[in-house]
Amino acid sequence: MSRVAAEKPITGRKRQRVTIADVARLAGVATMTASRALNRPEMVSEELKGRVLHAAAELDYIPDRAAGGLASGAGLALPVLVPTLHHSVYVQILEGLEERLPGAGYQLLLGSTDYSQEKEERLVEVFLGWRPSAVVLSGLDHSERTVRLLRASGIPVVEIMDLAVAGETGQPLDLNIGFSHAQVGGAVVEYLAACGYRQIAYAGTLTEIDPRSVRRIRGFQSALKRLGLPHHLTGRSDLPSSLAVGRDLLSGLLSAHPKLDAVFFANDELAAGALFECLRRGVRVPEDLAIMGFSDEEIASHLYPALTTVRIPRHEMGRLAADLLLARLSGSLNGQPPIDVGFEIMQRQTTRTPSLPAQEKP
Amino acid sequence: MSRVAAEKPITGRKRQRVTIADVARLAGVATMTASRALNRPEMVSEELKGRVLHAAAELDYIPDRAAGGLASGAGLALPVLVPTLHHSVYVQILEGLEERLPGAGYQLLLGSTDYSQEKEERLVEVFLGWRPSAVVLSGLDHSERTVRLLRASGIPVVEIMDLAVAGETGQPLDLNIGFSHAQVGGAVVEYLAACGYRQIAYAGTLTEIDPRSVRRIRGFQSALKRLGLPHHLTGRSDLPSSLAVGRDLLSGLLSAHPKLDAVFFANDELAAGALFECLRRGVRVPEDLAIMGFSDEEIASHLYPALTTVRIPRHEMGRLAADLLLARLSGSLNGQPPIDVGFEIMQRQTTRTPSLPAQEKP
DNA sequence: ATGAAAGCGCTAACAC
DNA sequence: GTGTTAGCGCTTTCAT
Repeated sequence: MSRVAAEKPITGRKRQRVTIADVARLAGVATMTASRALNRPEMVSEELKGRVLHAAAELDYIPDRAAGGLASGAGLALPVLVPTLHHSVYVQILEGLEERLPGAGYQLLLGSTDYSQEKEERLVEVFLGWRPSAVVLSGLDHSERTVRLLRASGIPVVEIMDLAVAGETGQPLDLNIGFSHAQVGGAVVEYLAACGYRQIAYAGTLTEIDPRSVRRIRGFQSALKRLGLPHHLTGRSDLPSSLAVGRDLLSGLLSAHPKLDAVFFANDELAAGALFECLRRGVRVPEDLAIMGFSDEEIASHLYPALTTVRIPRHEMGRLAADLLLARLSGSLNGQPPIDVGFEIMQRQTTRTPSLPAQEKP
Repeated sequence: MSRVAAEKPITGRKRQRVTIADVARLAGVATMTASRALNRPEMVSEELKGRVLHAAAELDYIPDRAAGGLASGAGLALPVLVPTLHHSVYVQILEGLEERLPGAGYQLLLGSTDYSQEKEERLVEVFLGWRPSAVVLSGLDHSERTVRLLRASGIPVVEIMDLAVAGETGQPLDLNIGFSHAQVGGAVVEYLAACGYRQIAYAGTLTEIDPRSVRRIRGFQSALKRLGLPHHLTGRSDLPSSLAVGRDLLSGLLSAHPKLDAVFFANDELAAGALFECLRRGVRVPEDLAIMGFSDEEIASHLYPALTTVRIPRHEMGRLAADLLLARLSGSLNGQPPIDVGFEIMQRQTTRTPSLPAQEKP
C-alpha cells in the first residue's frame, strides 16, 4: 500500500501519470504481478488477473513504452526511411509494412530522406536513439557513417526498392528486397525497340544523384548500344518530380531532338505531365511519340490515352519486408540472400503494339 | 582504447550499447558532466566539454532518447494522426509540421486513421504510451474515449483541417487550426450559381461517415435551398476515393440526372477521374457540364481542361500548427481561439466564367 | 503463483 | 564547475 504517496500530502498540481504501481495498488497486488497480468497473463491466477485487468481499465492505464523498453532492453520502434511521401509508391510500401508490424507490437517511425544520404544519415542517428529493433531503408546506397552506425547497432536492416547484384551494386547491409533498376532500363528499351521505336530517350530528375536512376539509365543505355540505337538522348532536371517538370522535360526533348519517337520517364508523374503537354501541343500519342512511365501509379491506367508503364510490386515489397523482418527478429532467419520481386511492363495506349508496324488512330 | 572491456573479460556475445557512462569514462569525467557537456554545453568548462565531445564522437555515442525522456520526464514524441496518406493534402501538412518540429527536438510519430474513430482511438492509445509532448489530430470529431484519454493526459492537442464553430461543430479539445467545411460548400454553390449553373450536384465518398463531408454537404445544400435551386442531386460511394470511383460517380450521376449541369466533387482525384470519363464520353467540359474539385492538388492545374477547385492552405496549416504547438509547449500561449486559415476558389477551365453567358470553345 | 530487490540509461537535485 | 545521489516506470532476476 501507501508507497510514498501518503507522505507527499496532495501534490495536486500537475496531473500525475497513472503508473503500473497505481494499478497494482488498486488491485491489491505487487507491481510485478500487475506487470505479469498485463503482459504474460498465463503466469497469473485467474483471480488476480481479473482484479488487475479491472483496475487497469478503471484507471485508463496506459503502459509507458519507453520505460518498458528501457527495462526489458527490447526494441520497440521500427524506423522506415523513404525518399519521399509524394510518390504513392512509398505510401503503398508503408501500407504493406503497416499490415504486419504494428500488430506485432512495433511502432513504425517514418522519415523521409529527400533522396539525400546526409539526411538519411541524420535520420538514422535520430532513430537509433529510439532503441529500434530493426530499420527499413530505401535503396542500397548509404553514407559511410550510416553503414557504420547500423553495423554497430547490430540490429536487422532491410533495404528495399533496389536489388543487390554482384558487380553492379554494393553488398546489402543485411536483408534486401527489391528489383534491378538496370534490368528495368534494359527491358524498357527492348520493349520500345520491339514496338518499332528507334529514337528513344530517357527523361528524369536527379539523374546523376539518385543511384537507382543512375543504374536504370545505365541499363537503358547499354541495351540501346547493344541494339545499335542512339543512346545519347536524355532529358534531365534537378527539380523534384512533378507534372510541371514532366511537361518541361518533354518540351526540351522535343526541341533538342525533333526526330525523337519514344521517351521513357523516370516515373508516372513525369510521364503524365508529358502526356498533358502532348495534348496541348497536338502531338499525337503514340502515333507521333511514344511515352512510357515507371511505377504504375493509379493515374497511369486512367489517363487518356492510358499510360504504358512498368509495374513494381510495392505493396508486396512492404509486406514481404515485414515478414522477413519478423522472421529475423524472432531468430528464425539467417543468411537470407537478396529477394527479387521483379517488375512487369504494363502495355497500354501510349506505345504502339510490339512487333506490329505503326498504326494510325486505333 | 581499452575502456572497461578489460574488466569484463570478452563478453563477446551481444554488442553492448555505448552509454553515456562509457563516454564519461573515456573522457575521464563523471557521467553527469558528460550529460551536461552534451545537453547544456554552457554549464561545462571548455576543457572538459572538449574531452567529452571528443569521446562521444570517438565512440559513436547515440543517446538513448527513451532513457533520457524517462529521467527528465520530458515528452519526446509528437504523434500526428491523419486520415490517409493517399491525399497529397496530408502529405503536405506533414511537411509543414516537419519544417519546425524535428528541429525543436520532437519526433513525429505518424498514424493514419482511415477516417475511422475507432482506429483513431487505438492509435491515440498506442501513442500515449510513448510519452508524447503533444498530439496533432485531424478533424474535430473523436470517440469519447479518445477525448477522455487526451484530456487525462493533460498534453496540448491541435486539431487541424476543420474549424470549430459554435452551434455547428463540437468544441475543440484545445488548439484548433482549419477552415469551415460548411462555408466551403456554400461558397462553391454560390460560385457555380454565379456561373449560371442550375442543376448542381455534390459527389463524394464517405458522405455520411466523415463529419467534414457531412458539414460540407450541409453547407452546400442550404446554399442551394437559399437560392431556390434543386438540392437533392448527390452521388455517393463507399469506396475510398480514386480516379476510378470519380468516373463511376460521374457515370451514375449522368444517367440519374440527365439535366445536370455542374458537379462539385469532394476532392480533386474524384474530379480528375470524372474529367477523364467526360473525355471518353465526349461530354464537353465546361460547355455540357461543369466540374469542380476540392483541395487544389497538383494535378488540378495540369489537367486539360484545367480543373476549377478550392485551394486550402495545407502547408501553412502544418506550419502554423507547429508554431502554435511550440508556443504552447514553451508555456507562452494560453486560451488561443480557433484559427481560420480560409480557402480560395481557384477558377480554371472546367467551369464557365462567373456572371458571363456560356461560352463556346474558347 | 507471487513478491522483493535491482537496474535499464539517463538527468534533476543537491552537494562540494 | 563538477561530482554524487536518487529515481523516472518498468521488467529482469531471484527468492518465497
